[in-house]
Amino acid sequence: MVRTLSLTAEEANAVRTGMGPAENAPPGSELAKDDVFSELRSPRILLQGWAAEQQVLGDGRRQIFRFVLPGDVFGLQMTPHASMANVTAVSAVTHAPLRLSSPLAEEGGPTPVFAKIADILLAEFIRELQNQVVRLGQLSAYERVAHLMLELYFRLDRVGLTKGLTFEMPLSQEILADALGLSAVHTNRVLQKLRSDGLLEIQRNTYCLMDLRKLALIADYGALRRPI
Amino acid sequence: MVRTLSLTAEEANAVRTGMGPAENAPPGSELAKDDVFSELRSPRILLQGWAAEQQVLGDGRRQIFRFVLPGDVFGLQMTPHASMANVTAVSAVTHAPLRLSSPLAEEGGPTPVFAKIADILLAEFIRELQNQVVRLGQLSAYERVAHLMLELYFRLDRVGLTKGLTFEMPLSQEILADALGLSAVHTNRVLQKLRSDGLLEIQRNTYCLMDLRKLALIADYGALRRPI
DNA sequence: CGCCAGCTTGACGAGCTTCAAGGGTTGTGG
DNA sequence: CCACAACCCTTGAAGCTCGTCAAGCTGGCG
Repeated sequence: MVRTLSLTAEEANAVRTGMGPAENAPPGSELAKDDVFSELRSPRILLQGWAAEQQVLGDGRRQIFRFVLPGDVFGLQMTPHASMANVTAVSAVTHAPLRLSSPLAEEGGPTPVFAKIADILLAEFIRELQNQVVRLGQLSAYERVAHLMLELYFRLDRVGLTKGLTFEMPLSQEILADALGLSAVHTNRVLQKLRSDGLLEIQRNTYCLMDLRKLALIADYGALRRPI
Repeated sequence: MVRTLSLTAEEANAVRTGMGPAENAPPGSELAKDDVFSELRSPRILLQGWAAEQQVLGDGRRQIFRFVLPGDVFGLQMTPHASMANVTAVSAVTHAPLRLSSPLAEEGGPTPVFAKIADILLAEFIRELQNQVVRLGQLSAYERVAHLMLELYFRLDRVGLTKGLTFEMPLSQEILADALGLSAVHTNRVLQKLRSDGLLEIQRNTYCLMDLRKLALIADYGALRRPI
């Protein structure tokens, strides 16, 4: 039974040995694509910076499925024909290919330790997609922003990228809006409201969640919260 | 490389031999749950009727992630702690447990054929979740309904549950609304509009898509369409 | 210094929700 | 066989949330 998403020492080592050479990429560059003609690439791990899994519609509208944070794996679920989805850097990033099947067992499929890692990552990925569906389908703009802030906070906290209630978020409000299914203007107004309600402080790219309990209450985050 | 979601004869046979005894359940019954205290159950295959993967919020709001149609597997992605999500029958259903790892290789993990089936199902599942995110995040109510109708049509068509452009959909408008992130009243108005635009005909639970091309254009369905 | 991207604010309108009431259909009990 | 209840669909009216357009502002950078 998978109790937590953290890896054992053995698993962490497996990830380390499976990592290929790191690459840098500027904001806006496409890190992975997923359409009929692209070749199947190895999954990759994001080492620095933020990226976004997104889909662009025919008329230019963009929906971000999920933000990829440092330590996250992306491209794991890419399947031919899946959609016009892609993964794009939203800040300067460093990423590396990640072999999740053992080089020793090429034909025999993944070894148990790699299979378990892939399962853990996939479960996490699905959970985040489901959270996104609930946010977009049921929550008001105010609730939505609170909910996303909490998710980002806890995900960053798990990999040591918070300081107290504070974290760095290199996203413009326009990008935030594309993840939230809101206009940039309204996203801004909601952020103002959260600030005037004493729940959020923002300075440049530094966000501070002033009251996790109140935010979780607003966003009904309890039902979705992973174990801490 | 996975080119299509249809199974080979060998794979279809594997599914058949892995199926346990079928059970019936009335509308509204919970077929699978996914929370901290539930034991890990085997995935199941839906043989008849419709079900919905959903999550209920603290205040009673409900979001449906995805409809489970005959032939679909559910409970595959259920993970402890995942959320308060569950799978609920929306009509009378028949379902059966489905063993996706070979009984011959208990400790060795799944055999290749079972692993491939699980991969195919998982990829399909993720694609549908992503479609749902785009629908809820970017599409207007009118576009959203058109988009969902197309998805349901093509999924049903793949398992032989359409007659021409017509299919049976045992969903109340309220349930439809919970999948679309709309109120039941507005869902009704949008359906009226699609009818008066000559794109949809409804008689009881029988839906007929009068113009797939126009509907696909309205919903920007091309970018998401699976190969036919 | 001036430019550019991103943030902020106001005014207005469209899209959607809510409340409310009426009507059709199915199943149930007198 | 009819009356009634339960459920679902339908429609109107009113109001709120959010989007759009537009303008001004701010800070970083050449």
